[in-house]
Amino acid sequence: MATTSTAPAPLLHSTVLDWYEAHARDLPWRTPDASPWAVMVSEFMLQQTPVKRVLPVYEAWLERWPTPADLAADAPGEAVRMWGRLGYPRRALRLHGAATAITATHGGEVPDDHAALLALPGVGEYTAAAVASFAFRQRHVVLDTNVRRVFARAVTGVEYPAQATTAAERRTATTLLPETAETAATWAVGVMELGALVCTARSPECGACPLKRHCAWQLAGRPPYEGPARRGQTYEGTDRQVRGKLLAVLREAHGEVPQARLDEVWPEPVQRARALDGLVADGLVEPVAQGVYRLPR
DNA sequence: AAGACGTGGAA
DNA sequence: TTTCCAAGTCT
Repeated sequence: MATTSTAPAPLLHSTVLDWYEAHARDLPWRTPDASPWAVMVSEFMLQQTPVKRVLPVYEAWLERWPTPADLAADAPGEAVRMWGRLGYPRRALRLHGAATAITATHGGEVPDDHAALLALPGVGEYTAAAVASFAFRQRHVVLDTNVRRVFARAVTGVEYPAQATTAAERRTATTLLPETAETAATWAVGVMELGALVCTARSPECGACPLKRHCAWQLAGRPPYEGPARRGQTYEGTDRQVRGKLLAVLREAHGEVPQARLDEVWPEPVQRARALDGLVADGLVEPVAQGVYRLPR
């Protein structure tokens, strides 16, 4: 089953590559001196988190832990504390776990092999491909939310991609991937950047898009999204909110925290206890003694 | 395979 | 004010 036909791949390639060269943001993890570790740190932090909020934490993180071994030598709780308010603090724990694994089994060097990357905690399909592509200039399909949206529009002609990645999307991305590794790597980050800056979720700037004459969605008159409602998760009153409040107390208090301090953040005792138990189960919080907690050592 | 998992800024 | 969304991963 063919999708809407598009311009020949080489034309799309040069169109995106030229646009990227002219419009790419200067981000620290894209500079030539950014190490594979720096790229990996940025990828962990950028999971579900905007660039602007990542930047200051990224800088502080790499200054403190310039190599995986530096991080591995420190307590996981320090990683959680340094993570600050980036959100999804399990990522900090997993990044510490990845650093530990890299130090223990890869000689302290971030592996350049996709499978080895995928085996690290916190590294899924996207992050493995991103690190292999961006840090090691390999040829991989890099499918993140930006790329999926650009392809949904430009190739398939719909405003938004499906909720979960489909085989058809992988096929499209594979077909469009340039043959040469170096070109493929720049293409990957270029399509991502296009999705981040122009082909955005809310209000795309189609007038400024280099693909406007090729884009199936544009050519179809930008029909509105028709699929099932994309559920927005409520946050107020959830365990996630309580976990966030509890962990904020632990982060800001250097050292041990008595139960009473934690009890102040949420009035409902059952949910509060459940949230704290969850944090302990996740390894984000460590019970020291009866009614005393701290970040993990 | 649907749901859990933080946080804050923009519309 | 409410809703949506931001370079996902794990179970």
